Parts: sequence; C-alpha cells; structure tokens
Amino acid sequence: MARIIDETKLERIKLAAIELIVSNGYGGASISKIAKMAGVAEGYLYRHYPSKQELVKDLLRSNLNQIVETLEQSQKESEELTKIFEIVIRLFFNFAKTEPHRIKFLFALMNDYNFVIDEEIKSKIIYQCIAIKKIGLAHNQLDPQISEEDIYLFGVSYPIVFINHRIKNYFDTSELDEDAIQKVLRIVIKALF
Amino acid sequence: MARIIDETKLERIKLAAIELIVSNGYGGASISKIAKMAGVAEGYLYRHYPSKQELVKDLLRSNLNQIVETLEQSQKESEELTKIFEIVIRLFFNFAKTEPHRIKFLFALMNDYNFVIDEEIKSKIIYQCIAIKKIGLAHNQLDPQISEEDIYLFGVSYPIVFINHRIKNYFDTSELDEDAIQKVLRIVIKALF
Amino acid sequence: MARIIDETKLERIKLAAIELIVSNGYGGASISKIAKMAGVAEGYLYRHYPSKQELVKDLLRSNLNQIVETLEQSQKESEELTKIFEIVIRLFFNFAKTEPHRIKFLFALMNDYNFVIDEEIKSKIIYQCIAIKKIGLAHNQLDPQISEEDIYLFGVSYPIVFINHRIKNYFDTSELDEDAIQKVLRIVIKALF
Amino acid sequence: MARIIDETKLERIKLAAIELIVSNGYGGASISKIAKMAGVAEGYLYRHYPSKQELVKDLLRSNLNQIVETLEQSQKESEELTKIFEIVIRLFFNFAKTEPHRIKFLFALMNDYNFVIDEEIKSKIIYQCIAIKKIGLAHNQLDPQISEEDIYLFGVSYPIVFINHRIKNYFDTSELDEDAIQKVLRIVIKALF
DNA sequence: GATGAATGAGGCTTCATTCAT
DNA sequence: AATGAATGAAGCCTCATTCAT
Repeated sequence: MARIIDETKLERIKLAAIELIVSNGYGGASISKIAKMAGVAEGYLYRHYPSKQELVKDLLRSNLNQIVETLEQSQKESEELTKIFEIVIRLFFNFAKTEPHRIKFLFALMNDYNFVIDEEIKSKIIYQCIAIKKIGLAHNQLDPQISEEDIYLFGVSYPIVFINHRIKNYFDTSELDEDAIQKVLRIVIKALF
Repeated sequence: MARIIDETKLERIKLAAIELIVSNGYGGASISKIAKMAGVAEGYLYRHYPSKQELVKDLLRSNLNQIVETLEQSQKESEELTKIFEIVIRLFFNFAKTEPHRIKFLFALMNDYNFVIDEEIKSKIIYQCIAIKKIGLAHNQLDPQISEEDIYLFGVSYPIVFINHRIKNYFDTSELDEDAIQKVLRIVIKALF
Repeated sequence: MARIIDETKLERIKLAAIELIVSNGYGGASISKIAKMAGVAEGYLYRHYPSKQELVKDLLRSNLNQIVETLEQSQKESEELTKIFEIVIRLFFNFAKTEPHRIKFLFALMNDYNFVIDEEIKSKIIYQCIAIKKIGLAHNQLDPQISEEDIYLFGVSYPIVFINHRIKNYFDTSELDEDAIQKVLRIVIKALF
Repeated sequence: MARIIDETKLERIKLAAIELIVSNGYGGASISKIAKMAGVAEGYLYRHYPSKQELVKDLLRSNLNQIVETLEQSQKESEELTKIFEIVIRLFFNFAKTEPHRIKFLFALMNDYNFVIDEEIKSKIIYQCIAIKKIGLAHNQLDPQISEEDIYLFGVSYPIVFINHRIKNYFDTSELDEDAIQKVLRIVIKALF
C-alpha cells in the first residue's frame, strides 16, 4: 500500500546537500537550493529530517562513520603500524579521488565550531586511536611519547588537511597521486615513530 | 580627534564580527548583531565596507597578515630552524591565550571553501615558507625531501589545528601550556628534519 | 464488521480534532496531527470530508445538535420554566464534567467569526427558544419583555460562558459543582422572570 | 538624524491586524496579508514586535486596557450602581458603533483558549469588579450573593456577548440602538440586584 | 559623518491536499 | 477501502542593504 519511499530521492538530497555545503558553506546551502538540485519538493526533505541542522548532522555522522570503519578495517588487515597507516592514508586518498565532495565536506565540517561531533562517533574514533597506539607500543614501533591524540592528528586529521590543501591548489600542486601518498606516509611515520 | 573615535568604532566592529562568526558561524553573524554588539549603527558598517563579505574578507586578510608577520619576525630573530619554528609556534600559542577568538576565527575561515585567501597574502606566505626552507637547507637542518608546502603544513597549519583541537577539548585535554608547546615543537621537528 | 471499524476511526478523528482545536486553535490542529493522534492515515480523513474546514463544520454542527436535543429534551420533561432551565443548565454542567473538550470546543467556535452556524441548526435553536418563550408566557412565568434572543442568551450562551470562565479559572475558582449550578440557575431566573 | 518612526505605519498595522483577525481568525491573519493591508513591508512589523503572537498580545492588552479604563471611569462618574452599569454599557455600545472591529476583536480573543489575558490586566479588571461590588454593597444596591465574578460576567462579558450576537445578526436583529441598551441594562440590573 | 527606519528577497518549516499503490 | 509518500504554496521570520535625515 501507498507508494514506496524513493531511496534515490533521499540519496540525491544527501548528495546535493554535501555538494552545496562544500561549495557555498552551511549557510549558502539553502533548503530550496538543495531541493532544486536534488529534483525534489522543498517539503519532502522534512519527511526524513526534522530540520536542516539534523540533515547535516546525519551527513556528518555517516561520513565520519566511514572514517571509523576505515580505521577498524585497517587494524584487521595488518598488525604492523606502518602498514596500518598506509591502509588508512590510501583509503583517504582513494576516497578523495572517487568522492571528492565527501572529503571536502568532512574537512569543512570537522573543523566547524558549530557542528559538534556526535559523542558516540567521537568515542569510537578515540577508541580506535587508542587501539592503534596499543598495537604500536606492543610492537615497539611507536615513540612512547605519542598519545592517542597524536594518532588522530596524524592518522586522520593531517591526511584530510593535506588532501584539502592539494584540492585547493594552495601551493600550485593539486596532485593526489602515488607520490603524494608516499609523502604523507613518510612524514606521518617520521613524526610518530 | 574625530578620527580616533572612528578607529575605535571600526575596531569594535571587527572584534564583534570575529566573535560572532566564531560562535555562530558566518551565517549566524548578522550585520545587525555585529552592529549591536559593537554599539554602532547598522548603516555605519557600510561606510567602511561595501558588504558583509568584504568585511569578513578584510578580517581574514588582516589576521593572515599577522601570520605573515609572525613568520617574517621569526626569521629575523634566528637562523636556526628549530628556533624559528619554536618562535612561530610559541607565537601561535600566545596568540591562543591572549586572543582565542582570533585563532578560532583563523581556523574556521582558513579552511573554508568559500573564503579564498587573498592572492597577495598567499604569495607572501608561500614566499616565507620558501625562505624558511632555504634557511633549513643552507644549514643542513632540513630533510631535503621537505617542500615549502610541508613547511606551511607543519609550521602554520598543524599548530593551528592542534590548538583548535585542544580548544574543542576533543581528547579531553584543553591545556595549552608549555608541555603542549614542547609536544608540538618536537613532532614538527621530527616530521621535517 | 468493516463498517464498525470505520466508525471507530471516524470517531477517533473527531475526538482528536476537537482536542487539538481546543488546545491549539483551528490553525494549530493540522491534519497530520489529527491523523497521528487518531492513529489513522492522513489521507483517510479525505475519504469522509472534502476538506479540513468541512470536518470542523461538521463537528460544530453535530455538537450544536446536541444542544438542540438538550433543549428539546428539556421541554419534554417539564412544562415549568424553572424546571426547563434547570434541566438545560444541569445538562451543560454535566457535559462539562464528562466531556470538557466538547464544551470548550463549542465555546471556541460558537463565537468565532469564521464559522457561521449552519442555517438549519440555527433555525432549530431559534425555534426551541421561541417554544420555551411560549411555555413561559402561557404559564405566566416569564417577564413579557423577554424575547427569544434573551432565552438563548441566558439559557444557552450564558451557561457556556460561565462554565468556560470557570474552566479558565479566571476568578480563581474552577468549581463546577452544585453550588455553581444553583448560582447560574438563580441568576438566569432573576434575569428572565 | 535618521528617519523618524512613522507612527501612522504602526497604527495601520494594528488596524489591519485587528480587521484581519476578526474576519479571518488568528491563523487567517497572516503577516503578509497584514503588511499588505497596512501598506508596509513584511519585515517592518518585526521592528516593533518580536513575533506575530506578541503583536496580537499587545493588541489584546491595549484593547482590554480600554475596558479597564471604562470601568475606572464609570466609578468616578457616579456612586449609584445602576448609573455605573449604565455608563459602562453605554460605552460598550458606543464603542461598537464607532469601532466595531475592536469589539469584535475583543470578543474573538477574550474567549480564545490560546490567548491568555495578561496577568496585570486581569488583576486590574478583577480589582475594578471588586470595587464595584463594594460600592453596591455599601449602598445596599446589590444582591449580597453576587460575587465579583458575576460583576464581570454581567458588567463586561454579557454586554460584549450581546453586542456580538447582534452584530452577527443571530436573531435577525442587528440593532444596537437605545432600545438595545435599555434592554441590556434592564436585564443586568434584574440579574444582579 | 552617522544614524536607524524601512525594505523585500529569501530562509526554514508546516500544511492541506493528492494520488499511486 | 486505506495508506502515506510526495507536493509546493504559504507561513513566519531574518537579513543585507539603502537612504532620508
């Protein structure tokens, strides 16, 4: 009975929101623009989210979840710290190539003072950082002065910052190739080990 | 005399704008709120800036200029790379203590995809990074693979990111004390040298 | 069987509509809220009423009909005017106790300039008032200057106004007890006889 | 400096709001309709009231204040209760002739369950009713069973209800002439004395 | 030079209503 | 017969900006 929810529509809304937030900022991504870009009625959005804020929160949440999964995945694939970081960093770069909006979106909102990260996801991320630190210490691969905060700053934050600087073409290079990956990886290892 | 009064007004406007942008975002910092907080008529603002955008651009420009000056200053004070980085980092931390709004503001807008950094300032910053790189290479203190981009990412971007993560209390530490400074400095040096 | 289920649904819709109109006003009683409260699909409502307006009109109509029936009933039960008024007033008070929403609803919409009372019901009410007047005159119980309008204003309007003032606790009494009934009855009789 | 506030505009807004609320109800009196009718920009309204609700509250407050003043005035002019009621009732009728919207507006909102009367005005009205009751008792003119609530219901509420019933032409008379005044006065006195 | 009254476009959100299923 | 997904107009409100004073 009744029509089935058109999942495509929701997906289009999310994509449109991300794209518009990335290019126009939170304030510049108006509901009407999002709806128009998604080819959906303005009111439709509110059948799935109680407010624009909640839509963006959800977007941030699900994108951060991808990071959490990336971190989890990396630890399943290897026990060597350099390898773990490589996996994570490669995933970010891959992410940047296949879905550049998403990495821009993350970059834009992770830093925003108005969008506090969901407590649950935050603790998952912290938990993963602690786990990585433990692996490193257990295998004597990590500078003992390194904290989970540093793991986060170099394993997550720095690659994202790097990628976005490249995307912004800040230093007249926008390459996100193998050389760039190696560069990031090398510095991260130098910093933490 | 009249000019002096003027300057105060403008200064108050700038401070109010920064504070409101930091706490409410660009969209949440309306002209009327800024004017009210600054104790100035709404229209007054338009005698100095053609638009709100231009006001914020100018704010970003002048705050970035402080960074340029910080970089310039650091090179005048020492020729040793570790010392130079220490000076810069100490200045950022000092900045964070005395004018936290400003460092938050920089953090919020530097990364924004909507506020492109003034071309002139950008090249100044790049120029300073190149200069620092040269000093480092001349004194054999720098990993030769390090580029000016890396100098920027670790000399400017990373300290600001670190400070803001601490301010946001992301890992349950909001300390910006000597230990924090040493920590940042140590990692930067490990990464670049 | 299916029909019975239907009737329940419709009844639930009506009750929900009344409750929401009373507590949120006509504008605050949205179809979706009514449907949700009634546990019914939004579209269902439109199988019985062509519009929200028509639903409310019908609600008003059927509730006013109860008043007409109350008036009719009272005349069947007695020929003495005081008795007739007593019956009517007691019914209103009883009504207020058992179904407070309804008396509030009547109060809210009877006075509304947007919901004109159905012509048919209006003439029924007028007819009843005339009938009561006739009884009074026939038995020499009524001040001859009293018109059917006065019968209405004191037999119907005043009790409803009184009850609602008490419900609103306007004068710090919300009692609707026997004393209140006696008080109303006494004044009505003093006014009309 | 700067333009002077155009008091006419505010007055036009108030009049338009009253007229539209009377004819379309609170919900039907939209900001845009009010602004259009008043010949004023939509946003202008918000320079004087923080919300639509507050505008209507203020309207209700100021109109109720007229009633308070009417009650106060009446007691200054006479010490005889019949005279006091006559003055009040005459004022209401006069009011109805010169400013019919206002009396309709009062009628519409006084009874509304969504617009609670300002506590301050309420106590003023109660105070006046008590004062009138005292005068009546002091001069042995009042039925001792009569409370201030009754004074209100017959001195204020009933005349307004009567006038609005006439305006609505409920019993095919819309006269608000001397006869009507005498009729109301006579019944009120019969009821309370 | 400075003010703040006034504007109206545009933002977010809700709503009555329709109609495919 | 009944559902509830989908619509888009309209509601309330805020905002950057203008301009008479």
